[in-house]
Amino acid sequence: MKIASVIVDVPTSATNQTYDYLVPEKYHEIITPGMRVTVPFGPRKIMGFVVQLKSETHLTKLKELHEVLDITPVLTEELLQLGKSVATKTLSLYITVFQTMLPQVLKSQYTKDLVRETDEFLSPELEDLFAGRESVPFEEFTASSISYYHLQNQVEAGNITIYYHVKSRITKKQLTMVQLNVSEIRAFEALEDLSKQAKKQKELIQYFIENPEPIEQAKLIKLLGTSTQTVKTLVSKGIVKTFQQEVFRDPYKNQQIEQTEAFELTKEQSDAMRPIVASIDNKEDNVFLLHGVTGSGKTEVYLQSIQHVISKGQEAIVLVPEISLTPQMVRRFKGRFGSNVAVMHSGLSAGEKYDEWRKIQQRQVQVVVGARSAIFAPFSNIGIIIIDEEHETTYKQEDQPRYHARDVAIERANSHRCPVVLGSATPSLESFARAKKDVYKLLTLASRTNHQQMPGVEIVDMRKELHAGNRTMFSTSLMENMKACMERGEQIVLLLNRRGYSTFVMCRDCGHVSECPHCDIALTYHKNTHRLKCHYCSYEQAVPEHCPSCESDLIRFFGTGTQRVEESLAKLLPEARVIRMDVDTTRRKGAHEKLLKQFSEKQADILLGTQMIAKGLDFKDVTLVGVLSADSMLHLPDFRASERTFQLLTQVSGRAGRHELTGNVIVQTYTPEHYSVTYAAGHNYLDFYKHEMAVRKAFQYPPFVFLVLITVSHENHVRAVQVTGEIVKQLSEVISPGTTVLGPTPSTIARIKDRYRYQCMIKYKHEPDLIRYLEQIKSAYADEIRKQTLQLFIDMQPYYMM
DNA sequence: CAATGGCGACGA
DNA sequence: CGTCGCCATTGC
Repeated sequence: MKIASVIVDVPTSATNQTYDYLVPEKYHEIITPGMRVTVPFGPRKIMGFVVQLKSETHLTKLKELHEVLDITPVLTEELLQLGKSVATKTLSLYITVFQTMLPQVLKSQYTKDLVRETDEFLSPELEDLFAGRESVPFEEFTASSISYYHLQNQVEAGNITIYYHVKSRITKKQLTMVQLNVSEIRAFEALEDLSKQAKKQKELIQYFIENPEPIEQAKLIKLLGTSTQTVKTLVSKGIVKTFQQEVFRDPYKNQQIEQTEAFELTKEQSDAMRPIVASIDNKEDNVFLLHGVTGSGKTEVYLQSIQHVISKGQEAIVLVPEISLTPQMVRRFKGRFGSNVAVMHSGLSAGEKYDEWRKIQQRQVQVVVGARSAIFAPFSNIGIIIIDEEHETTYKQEDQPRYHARDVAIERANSHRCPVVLGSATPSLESFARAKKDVYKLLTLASRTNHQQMPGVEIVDMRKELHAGNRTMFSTSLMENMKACMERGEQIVLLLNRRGYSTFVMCRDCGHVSECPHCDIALTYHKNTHRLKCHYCSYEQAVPEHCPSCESDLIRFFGTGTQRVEESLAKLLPEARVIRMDVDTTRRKGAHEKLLKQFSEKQADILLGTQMIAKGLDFKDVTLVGVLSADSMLHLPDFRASERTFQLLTQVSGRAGRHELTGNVIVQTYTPEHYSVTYAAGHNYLDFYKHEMAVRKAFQYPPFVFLVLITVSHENHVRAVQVTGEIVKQLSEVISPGTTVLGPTPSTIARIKDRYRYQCMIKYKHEPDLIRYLEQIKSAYADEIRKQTLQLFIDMQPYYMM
């Protein structure tokens, strides 16, 4: 007896377990853990993942699984294990984790049909619905006004049955290929037999006599200047044949990428690389923190370490923050390893993602470069995992499963016995603290490869500007520098740190701010539609002409969006050509690359954007970087605000003068004395680290403690507080003395979509059974959660406290 | 998640 | 009683 344990595609805690099914005889030989199957589940048919095969079960009666969907498993044994562990550690469901490990197209779609089983007259309504057909898509029934009860009667009578289908959305790209269907001699004969007018057909046969190998139909037609009709005619005569061939979409095929050779490493670089290579060779799962200033050549260390891994026949995973943002990064990897690289990021279409994933699955590549989810690449012999810009918060997924790519990387490295390299110019405090404690091995690149000086950073106190009567968002110094820069024909990058700010609407008379009626948050103003929108629910309204509270018509738009900066630039510096990059201008696919390309080709003087322009951009003529409001995120209710400000400022100042020209950075701020601003200006990571660590210690924040954030949301305000209180109480009873449980506290946004939100924060150093306690809490409220009245979000090591 | 079966309500 | 909506339960 062969039995498959299956995790079914029903994302609820009640079904977060394996279900056993008998494997039909015909699948005995091929079925393997990690394959997708369809199984009967209650009255319907759904998809599931085989996690285990066994020969015994405690159950007396088993159903047979219906169908095996894959020929090769989509999840390796290691990934199945990993998925289990990620689900446990993040308090997520197994099925949710398995789904995030795979490209979206492998996710199933469910459809059902009504099938007629009798020729007898059903009922006027149903006859109408079938309209002479044998089967009808279920949606047509739903759309009709026929009652469910009525259908049920017919189903019970056996006149109609419901068929369930499970479809995966796979769309393999197919190409039509043409090939000779007869021997060469027969082809010559055919050439003779054809009438004189059939010139095109003759040419085609002639072509195949000279080139017997199959050719893409579209190419052939173009080559011979003929049409599909000619091919079709010859197919019908049996002389040639066509067939479909699967191709991989290559999102980078239109780009010419120059191949590069390994550079000679500096002494510092080879010193950093030596222990990495040793780890690879000795199969040690060390974690290295590569702390290298911007321009110190971290990437070359990555590339050569990967080269070493490849030469040993092993595979490499490289994570970058969000690579559609850094085409330069992709180019560097493709330039070195060519078609041996798969690229995975959110900018690709679903089909493209699937193709890249298959290149990995089928071992057509040894390297994957990708955003967060690429950490789940289905390699089986990983030799190195690299996480570039390791401090980036995008490595933590913000919805279920709330995993951190760094933790997953370390776990995978452990199974594959290979090193992890975390690279950054501004390591996260967590990582640097671990390096200091020798949990991670610290590698340092302190000097730039081109021996360029770090750019000079000027801090401008915007309060003084205001007192001096400058009411624009550009300080005198920034304005003068921009003008000078443009006169020299050099380029400027302007960064607007928009997080924490938004364009809201306020009445100048009474100070009334328009808020969302369903959420406790100000509405944001959208210029293109001239409407106010809520970023949390889909609510929107027109901009009021009069203040809703005092009837005044002095309504003003606050905040500094990129659009406003652009407008103001147009007034103050009309000769400047500006490229604006923000969510609005980069929504379209490929828009990023296009704008960046325009800027690098010097079609503009100024690149203006949000933090998305801070990363990895490398333009040789940029000599001035301006940060318009350095401290706008310092005031966020988030203990990492200083760290983020420091990281952003350091990164953006690294953008200036990376090549021959020396660079200049101007940072505008209302808090020039703040340590994250001054240390960033002095390119001084170590002192920032010391200062910030002292702050974290004083307030008991990571890396001195671990955090868990529990958010409770309920339609009823009182119940939300009550439940949060109960949770705090329950936890306080079981946790160890060193742990603190805080709450109930209203969430930063105390109401979203008419649901009240309260939170509880746990700070702990050592709490081995915490996951178990949290599971208990979840199950204690399972009933209420199922009814949707209560929602519980548990975030281990949260990055956003909202 | 989605099908179901039990239960109560409603109208003739 | 036939018909319908609601909701808790269940799935191998």
